[in-house]
Amino acid sequence: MAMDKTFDAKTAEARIYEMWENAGAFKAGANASRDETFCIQLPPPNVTGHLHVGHAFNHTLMDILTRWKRMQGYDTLWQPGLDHAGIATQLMVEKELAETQQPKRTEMGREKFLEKVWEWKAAKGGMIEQQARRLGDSMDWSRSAFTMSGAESAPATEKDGNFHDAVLKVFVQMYNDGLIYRGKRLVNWDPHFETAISDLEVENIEVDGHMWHFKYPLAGGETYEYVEKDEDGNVTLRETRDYISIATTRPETMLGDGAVAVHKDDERYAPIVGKLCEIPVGPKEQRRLIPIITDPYPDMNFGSGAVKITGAHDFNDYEVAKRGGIPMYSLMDTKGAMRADGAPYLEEAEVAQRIANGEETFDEAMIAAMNLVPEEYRGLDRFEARKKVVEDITAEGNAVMHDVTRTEKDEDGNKVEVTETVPYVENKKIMQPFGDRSKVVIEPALTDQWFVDTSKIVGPALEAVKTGRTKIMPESGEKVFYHWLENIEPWCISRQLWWGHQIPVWYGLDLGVEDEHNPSGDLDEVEILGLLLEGIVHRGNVMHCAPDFESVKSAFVFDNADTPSPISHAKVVEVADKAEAIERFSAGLAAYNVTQDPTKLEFPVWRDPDVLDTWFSSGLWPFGTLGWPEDTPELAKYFPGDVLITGQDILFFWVARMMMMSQAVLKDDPFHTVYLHQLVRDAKGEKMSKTRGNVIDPLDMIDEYGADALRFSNAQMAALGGVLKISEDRIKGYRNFGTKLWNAFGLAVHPDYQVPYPGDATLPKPNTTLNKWIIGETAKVREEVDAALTAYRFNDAANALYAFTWGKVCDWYLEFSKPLLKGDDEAVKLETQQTLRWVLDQCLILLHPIMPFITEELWGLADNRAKMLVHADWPAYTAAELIDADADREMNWVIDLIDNTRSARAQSHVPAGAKVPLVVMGLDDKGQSAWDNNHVLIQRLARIESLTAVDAFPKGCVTIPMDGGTFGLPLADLIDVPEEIARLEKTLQKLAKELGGLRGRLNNPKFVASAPDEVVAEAKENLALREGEEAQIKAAIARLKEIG
RNA sequence: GGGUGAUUAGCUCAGUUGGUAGAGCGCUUCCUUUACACGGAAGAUGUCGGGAGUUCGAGCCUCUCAUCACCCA
Repeated sequence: MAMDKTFDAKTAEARIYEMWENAGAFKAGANASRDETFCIQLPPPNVTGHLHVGHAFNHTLMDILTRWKRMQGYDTLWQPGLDHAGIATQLMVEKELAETQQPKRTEMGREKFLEKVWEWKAAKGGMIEQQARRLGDSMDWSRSAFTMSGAESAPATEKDGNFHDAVLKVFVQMYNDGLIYRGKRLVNWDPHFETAISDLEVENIEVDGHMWHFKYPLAGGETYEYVEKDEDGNVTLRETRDYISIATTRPETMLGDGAVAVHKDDERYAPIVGKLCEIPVGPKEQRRLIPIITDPYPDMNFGSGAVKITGAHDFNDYEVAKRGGIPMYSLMDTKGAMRADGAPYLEEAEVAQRIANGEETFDEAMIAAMNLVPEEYRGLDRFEARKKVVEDITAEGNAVMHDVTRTEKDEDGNKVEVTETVPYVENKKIMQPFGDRSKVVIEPALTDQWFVDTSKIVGPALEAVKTGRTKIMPESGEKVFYHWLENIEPWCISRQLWWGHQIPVWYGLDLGVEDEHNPSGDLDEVEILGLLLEGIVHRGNVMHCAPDFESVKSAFVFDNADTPSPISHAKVVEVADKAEAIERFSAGLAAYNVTQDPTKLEFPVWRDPDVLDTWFSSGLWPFGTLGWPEDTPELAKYFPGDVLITGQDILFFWVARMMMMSQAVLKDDPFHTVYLHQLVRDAKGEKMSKTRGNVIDPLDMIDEYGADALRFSNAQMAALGGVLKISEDRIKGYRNFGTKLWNAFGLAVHPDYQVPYPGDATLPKPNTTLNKWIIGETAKVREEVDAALTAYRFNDAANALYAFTWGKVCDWYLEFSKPLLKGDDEAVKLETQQTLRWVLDQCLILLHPIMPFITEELWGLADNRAKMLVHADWPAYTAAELIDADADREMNWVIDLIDNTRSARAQSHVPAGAKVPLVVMGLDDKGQSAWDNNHVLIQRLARIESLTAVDAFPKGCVTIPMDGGTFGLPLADLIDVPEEIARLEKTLQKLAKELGGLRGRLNNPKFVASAPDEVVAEAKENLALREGEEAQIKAAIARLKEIG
């Protein structure tokens, strides 16, 4: 077998991956030799997604665990799949439609648009699955799941799957259990995508903003004494005011104010609480007056202490408005422009005034329909409206003014001070919410949405972590988890999108014909006309939830059984929306009216147009991927899974939701361990971003250095809870490590050594110290790796293997074995060949989970293998079995002697290539035997010509202190005496420091009394060794000084 | 404002019940020695952010200050 100079990752990786995949090496249960299962659910990437460094990182960890367990014979499944990613995908397709001059989404309609999305998915979706293969991911691709599989809109060409069934089933179940409800609430509204988004999809960013100060005049020109006091109660300002001063960062929302709130303890405003003030904007003839109320929310020390309350446009105000029964007027449309619908402002304002005066009652629906935007602002974008509101108020003199003095140069160039009275506008940093995808300012909006009553299902998830059933790593994640779940908000699950699982709820017209008003149960002509005239439009809807239209029909039929005949017999039909329903219903009634034929009557129902939040479906991932709600063997076998590995940023987005949903649906935890990692950053620790230009593409790294190098780097930086900084230098370093391993095999196949490689190596029983020693070292590292991986300490596993492979096997074992392999002792030669082969095989096996490609390639170099490396048996030998303590001690002594000799040589400027004689003084039996056993190796690696035992060192001898004897290099006149003295004294200084510490401790009676025995014993032993060394060096210095 | 984490060699980071500091990269010197220059050999570098405390002993535990990062208001 001949080898190339280096591993050619570029061509080999694709070839090897294909080999694995074709052999079905990653299929669920492949290589299983025991019943225990090991299952990891891949956090499903967006169908639009590409492999970035974060994926590359956590995929590496998942793959390491999966490959490791598979080699151990577990029944293993790494479940892949894709998330349909509502907003991201819809956006992507809309963008493409625009670029290719196709009709817009709204122009082509829902059905056609969904076709386009599926087409896009088939053509361009799921790129990441190909990219993941390049990383070496050992997922069972045949099981790849999709969170929209089985949807009504899915074309026949799509792969089978029933995720949609799972989603609808869970929705219906939770709806029936009262865990899901519909309601009008303030939600984060994205004016770009025109949909509600979750608060987790909002980024709060500090931006430069303004705080305007306006006067809200008191109704009827009333006045009051406005008094300000300092901390000691001294009056600092007293004036008569006919207004209340309001500070706001969002003047355009003034139009929707329902009240002004002050703190109940705020003495400044006590005289005017309960009175009305005027919103100083809009047509003069109908200025709205709103009450001044008290509420705990206003901060007396912030701004003027008075807060305008716009319940429909601010989360804090919303709470105040709810508490105070203040109407919440919506001002904007779905695009964030000022509303242009509804009645003229004057009419609306009049109604609003009657409400404010307490002359008229109101309900939610009525308030929602009202548009309090004056005509001159209607249709304006919210930011334009803001500008205009500020201008208008300022022009009318209702802005709070202050004096600003600045220095200017007059015509002659002299500096003069100019004082102006200008509106008081503070420039300040404000936190503004932005959509994490759209990047536009999020508008709190009062809309009808569906919610999961999370507080009702959070219990078991919390308990899972509290009782330790589910462990979050690192532990700090648990605190964060508790904090969030204990303060959980209702989860808004509806999205105003088309791409997603459409909510399985149908609405029908509320006929509401009550029995007492119609005791006969018959609907006569007058009543039919009444239904029409009364305007079904203004009546509410009835709704039912079921997985599909057929199942929901019966619910409506049942409802209508109470209605008078012949309506009770009306056929339930599905229509697009309420408008069409009214039309169809009216038409049916009219036809019945003419023909008296009850079959003409139809009861039209329409489906909720909204879709479910993507995270609702991904919350079902742990069991939806396994075939639930079908009762599949995979579900029985692989649920619950074992460990979830994901970025800590989606602990709430996803992890908590999977835990809640699994418990809500299957009454079980989805996994026992959650491994959270931080964001992967660049080498400087900065977030990667396109604008910064510091994005590292993992595929570039794979192209350049190979997947194994990237994977090793990922494993190496995976310290629990650590900051992840990806560095190209490091990746390069691990590429070099791969080459080192490659070349280790190069030695075995080298013509000088010709280690035969017939097939799988078996554990040899050698006689030589060297071979015994390396077998023990191998057992040690196997234990280290298993312990590290068991504890999810990937960095420890990687580092242990690096140190073993390079630092032990390559640096020492291979070098030592060379003379034996070329020697004349056939028995030694044979056992060394066997041991070498075995050790190299162990390197491949143990490294395979981290570096699968190069190890599989090297594995294939042997003539005859039982299995591919991907399915090779993971070893179970222990250090206790395989370590030979004598061999261990002896080899460490040998290595020490070589190290010390080399060091002495280098520092004495002995030419690197020169072979020199070695002398020794007072060598004890152990030392002698160690020398005798290993002198060939020592002489070769330390470039020693011969060893001579002497009673006294010759003149000019470099000293090498060792446990069991003092060695020396007789360099005669070559030696620079002062330099050698300096070298020894330096060593002595270091030694003195150590000795000081050791003696200090041992002389302290408290230490000896209170420290554990083994620590004391170790210190004593150490002290003895160091003292011996010190004596040797002191003697050496004395000798040199005599010469000098 | 609340929470979490960080601060260790020039750089990037490890350091698992407290026992006296490590790795990779980089740097300096030497070596084209028969697996490997993507290499080998040797070497230098740290009052472990500051201060205080507990302890025989603190990078590790407690308190405090400083700086930074992230998350949530």
